[in-house]
Formats: sequence, structure tokens, C-alpha cells
Amino acid sequence: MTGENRRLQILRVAMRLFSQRGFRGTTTKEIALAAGVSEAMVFRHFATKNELYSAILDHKACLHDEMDPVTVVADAIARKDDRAVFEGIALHALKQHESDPEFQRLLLHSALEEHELAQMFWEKFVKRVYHSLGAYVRRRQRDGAMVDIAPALVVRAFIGMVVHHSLNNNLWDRQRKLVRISNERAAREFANILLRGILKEPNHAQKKRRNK
Amino acid sequence: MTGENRRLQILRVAMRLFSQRGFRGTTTKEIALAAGVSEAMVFRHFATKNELYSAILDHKACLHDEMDPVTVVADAIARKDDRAVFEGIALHALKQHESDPEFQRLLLHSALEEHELAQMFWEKFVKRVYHSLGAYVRRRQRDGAMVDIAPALVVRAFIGMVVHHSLNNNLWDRQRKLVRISNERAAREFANILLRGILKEPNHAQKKRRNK
DNA sequence: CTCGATGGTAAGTAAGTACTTACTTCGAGG
DNA sequence: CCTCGAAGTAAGTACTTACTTACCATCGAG
Repeated sequence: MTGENRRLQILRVAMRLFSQRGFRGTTTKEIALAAGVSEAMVFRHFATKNELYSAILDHKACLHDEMDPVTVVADAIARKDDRAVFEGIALHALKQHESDPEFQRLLLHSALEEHELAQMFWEKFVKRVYHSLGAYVRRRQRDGAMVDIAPALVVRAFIGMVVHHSLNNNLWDRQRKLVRISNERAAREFANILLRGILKEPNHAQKKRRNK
Repeated sequence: MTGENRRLQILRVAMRLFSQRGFRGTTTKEIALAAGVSEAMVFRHFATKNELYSAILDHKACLHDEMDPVTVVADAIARKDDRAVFEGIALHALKQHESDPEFQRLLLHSALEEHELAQMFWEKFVKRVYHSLGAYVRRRQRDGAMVDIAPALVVRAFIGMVVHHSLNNNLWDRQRKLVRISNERAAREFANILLRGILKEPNHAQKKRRNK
């Protein structure tokens, strides 16, 4: 097998193991075994275990780098279609988390270990989302379309619903015993809750935004 | 120092270290050093490192055991005071998380390591909350006071806001760079968002529930 | 046919790591 | 004053872990 391929293979194997058992909980021997090579090969491609970890994080990070989820709904933002904005962001995030649960686990591990990835992710991703989505909320508040709540809190509440749902699906309730629902419906319902609240008010124009 | 006291001291020290660095990331030597005793003393009180971990989890678990947060707002539930119910639960949880951030970290560690605590917590605590709070939502829906959304989803959305907020405060944004807000206000705003949504509707009876 | 680059390994080593053993110190009760 | 048990320790042991060294094999270019 060619060097570059072997390198990638080791990387993928290590990724899986690290996300399952954490950095400290995974030995280089296990990685080598799972990759079907000797331990020395691991160290030929990655000088230290730390470097291997960094390479993984770089690899993951660059995948998740360019995606500001807010750009995904750029047109909805331009149209000021609140429902499409929030539903779009939620669906995008839920799909992301579902297709790559390893990333969430790696992120949690690194946050708990206070590894630099956690801070990097925070700086490059979370901050950006709060900033751009918060700005949108502020704009809609100035339009008089949204009530006057600190925009960052709105973002936190919404991201909270979505991320917590994914966290439950990936970490605690993988069999979906408590909540079993498609990503599409979850995104729609979360957006519903955020945008309308759950109290049924008699004069509440329930479907107003939908026919825009 | 008496045996029982030393035992508790070692337990507390280990608790702190485990929550900071995880189970695997903490050595028995470090625990002994931090407790100011020799390693052998640790093993006199706890036969194995695993037993020490279990003892901690038991200790934590029994603290968090009796508290069904729904009982905290039992009177509000009886009065059908939705705002008091959700705000009370949120405030209770936020305070809990703030006063004992170690527990959240331990829980996350054990969830990632798929330790039994995670499942125990799930069974004894999370399930109960979903069950009793979900039942309340269902009752209010039958009263015609809440729109028809799967109650479990409502619970997940709300718990999501609260837990995610605490997770941010304890794990990612300890300096509160993104959202700096008192527990009281956070609880109120989250309850607001859940109960009313953020879209300002002209005929929306904004303060209806408050003057009950 | 050779030779060096490339992909690979077996067998280390030094520093941990959980856990043990054999010993000391000390204060209360007979 | 002596004894005995509980609190405490220094110095291990057996094993694991990250990382190294010295070596093998194959294959395509000259």
C-alpha cells in the first residue's frame, strides 16, 4: 500500500478509536492493530501520538471549517423568511451531526480535556454563528417582527434545542427511546417552538409567515 | 485524622481531579498527592481505582437522586401555572449546574466512556423528567392551552435550552463572552421563548398568563 | 544485476501505572 | 507501662505505554 493511503487509513482508524474511547483511552498499539500494521508504522507517519491527534483535528476541522451554517440559509436571510432561516439551520446541523457523530464526540472529549480544538471550534465556528445569526435576529427586531430579547439568548436557546437533540441521539439515547423523530420534523418543530411558542393564543395568527 | 474523614477527603479530591481530567487522565498517585497522603492510603480506603470511581458516582448520584425537578414545581403544576412550571424547572436546573459543575463534567465523561453512571442517570433522572413534564404538557394540551406538538419534543426543546446553556457556561465559555446573564433572567427568558415564541404577533395577548 | 528508495516489522527501552508488602508511629484502654 | 489496632508510609512488583532501533523485502530505474 502506498504511503499516503496508509497514512489516511491510520488517520481514519485513529479517528474512530479516539472518538469512541478518547485520546488517553486509546493506545497506539490498538490503533496499529486496528489498521493492520505494526506500531512502528504509526510512528513513521505521525511522529507522536499528539501529532496524530492534531492531524485528526485538522482533518476534521477543515471539513467543518468553511461551513458557516448561516451561509446555508443566505437566501432565506435575504428574503427575511424567518421560518426558512431557522428550520434550514436546524436541519443542516441535525444532518451534520447525524452523518458525523464522531466529530461531536471528539469535540466533547477535547472540551473536557481542554484541548485546543475546543477553543478553535469555539472561535472559528460557534462565535461566527452567534454573530451572524444574532445579527439577523437584531435586524428582525428592528423590523418589528420579533420581540425584544437579547439576540444572543435567542441563538443560544435555538442552538440549545438542536445541539441537545443531537447529543441525545448520539450519546445518551441512541435507540431513540424517548424521542424518535426525523431530522426534518425535528427541525420544523424546533423552529415552530422558537418562532411561535407553544401557548395557543386565540388571536394568534398561527400560519402567518408560511404563505409568504 | 480519623478513617471516615480521610475517606471523604480522598473522595472529594478524587472527585475534583476526575471531573477535571477524566478517569483515565487521573493517576492514583496524583490523587494521593493532592490529598496529602501516600498512595497506599488511597488503596486502603478504596480497593481499586474503579471502586473509587464508583464510590464517587454513588455519592454524586445519591445527592442528585431524590430530586425530581418536577416535584420542585409541584404546586405550580397543580395551579396549572405554566410560566411558574417551566421557569421554576429552569431556574432549579441552572442553579444546580452552577453550584456543582463537577457533576456535569463527570456525567459527560462517563457518557463518553459509556460508563454505567450515564445510563443510571438516564434511567433514574432523565426518563422521569420526560415522563412527568411530558404528562403535564399533555394535560395542558387537553385543556386547550397548548398547541399540538409531541410533548416529548417540547420537553426536549426546553431541557435543551437549559442544559445547553449550562454546558456552555461550564465547559466552553466560562468567561461568559457570548452570553452573560443571571440564572434568574435566563430561566425567565427561556420560559418566555418556550411559552410564547419570539414572533411579535399584533393580537398576541402578551402578558395574559402573568396576571393569574 | 544492482542499488537505493520505499513500505514494513520484531524486539526492544524508559517512563509510567495500578496495586502490594513490609514496616513505623501513635494514642487509647487494661 | 504495655499492648494492640488503626493511621500512615517507603519501596517495591508486575505490567502497560509511547516511542526507538536495527533490521528485512520488494521493486523500478540505471
